[in-house]
Amino acid sequence: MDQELTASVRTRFAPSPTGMMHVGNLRTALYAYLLAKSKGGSFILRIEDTDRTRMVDQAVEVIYKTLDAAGLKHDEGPDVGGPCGPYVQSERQAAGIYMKYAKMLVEKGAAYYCFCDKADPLEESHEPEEASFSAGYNGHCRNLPQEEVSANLAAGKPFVIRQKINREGSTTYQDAVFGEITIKNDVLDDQILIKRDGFPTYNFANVVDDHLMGITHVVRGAEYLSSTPKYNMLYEAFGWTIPVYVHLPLIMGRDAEGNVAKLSKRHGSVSFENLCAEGYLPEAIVNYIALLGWNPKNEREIFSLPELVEAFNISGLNKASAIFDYEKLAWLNGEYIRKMTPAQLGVLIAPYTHLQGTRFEPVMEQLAALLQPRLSKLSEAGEKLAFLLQCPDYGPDLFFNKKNKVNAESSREILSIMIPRLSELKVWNAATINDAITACASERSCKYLSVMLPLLFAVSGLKATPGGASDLMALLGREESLARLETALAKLS
RNA sequence: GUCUCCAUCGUCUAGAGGCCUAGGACACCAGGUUCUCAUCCUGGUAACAUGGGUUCGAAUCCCAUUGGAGAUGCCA
Repeated sequence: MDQELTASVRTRFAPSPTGMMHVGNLRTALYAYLLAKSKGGSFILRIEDTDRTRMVDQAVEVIYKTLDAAGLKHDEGPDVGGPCGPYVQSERQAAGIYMKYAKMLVEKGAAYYCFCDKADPLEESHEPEEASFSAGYNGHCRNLPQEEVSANLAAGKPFVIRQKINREGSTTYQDAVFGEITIKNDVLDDQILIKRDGFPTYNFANVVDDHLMGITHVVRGAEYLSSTPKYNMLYEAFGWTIPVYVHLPLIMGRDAEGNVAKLSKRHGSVSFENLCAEGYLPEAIVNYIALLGWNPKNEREIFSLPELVEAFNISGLNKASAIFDYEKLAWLNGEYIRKMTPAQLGVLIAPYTHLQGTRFEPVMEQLAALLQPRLSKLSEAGEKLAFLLQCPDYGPDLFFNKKNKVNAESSREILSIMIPRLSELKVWNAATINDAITACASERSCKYLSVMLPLLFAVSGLKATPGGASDLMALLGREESLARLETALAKLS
């Protein structure tokens, strides 16, 4: 029971290659990783491709890429090898591993061959063969005479292998997060271990592989809480040690109507790749999901992966499910963006700016510096910088700011004064431009903003911009800036 | 339907009987700094689902109710 005494912790992440990586799955991987690493143990990757109908091309690559981007380096797995291979269940199936153990179970009387057809009316029947069958399969083949089984097998009749559940009493187990869980055995059904196609089900492959791979802590979603007794019966039938269970609270999403449900597509981007494509940084995503269901027992919120490893503890795991909050993710992402250097940010925003190949590409770092405090995700860089290439269309009403007494009339006046002055500047940079603005304001005994705002509006065509008038004019250059000021003056006259 | 689990601000959470007139963060609101906007700084609004117990004392323990989620697949 005392995990501290466990010689070497081994956890695994066992995804199915069915497409993109859901953040819920990624969080499971993260916690499995953190648990192992915080104890100096091993983190194993196992591919669970036993459902051939759900296989998606390239999905295994997606898994590798995602784990890599998230920084969750596995110690053993299909691509890096290890002592417990193969790490792909279809390969293990081909090696006959699951069938071997299933037959062992049949011999022990803990499983049986079932010849019922998928659509067999007997299976559909609500009249169970045994009175105690309250759920699932009706038990038709549960006690088939040995001769009949042999005859069917000899005749090559298709079969599945089912677990023979002892329906008496109840099963109690200890979960590291949820504590003691007790389930009445009569609600457990004779689940299928080996499918008609010879592949194992998750329920069986998991137990066999977790044991064979020496997994000490099974980290998985809370949806397995009620089926865990079935796994324990398997472990017991084999005489294997039951691992420590670490069931995780589910991650929920809120849809447009405000209903809470398991996080899914309709709640927005929920795959790691989509989130990244939208401009959330992998480090921020990892940091955010780490806090969804776990807390460090203090008020700290920003953690790098190594810091998470350092701080992680099972006791910080929560029981209640959590709702994925894009706003908080965005805030955290902004924090990460602000921590970078402008040069680093420049590289990251470049693809989003539509400025590559333009005269602005060489000043990407400057642009990044301006954007840095204004970005919550990289994808926002595009819209925020669009005005550089083309000044948005606007009307005279853009020139209005009550507090600083800016209106169309005052703006026309300011522009007509400032255009000649600016065009006479010997040196065109933010400092000289700013000096010109300051000088004008002091001459007129008016506020700096009364002069600056009309210029800002004229040069950007926007009410809110990622920089002040002098910054933007410096970026746009003398020619373009003056042209925009002239255009504005014309519109106001 | 049956079974299991869960339940503190709108959201993520702290809280393991007195430290709680319940703390932090996001969001929101107000003020300040600022070359607009943003960043940054200050402050504010906002929660123990309900009802019973147990106890000198309960957000914390027990029971019930209600609400939510999950399971009930030859999916994982």
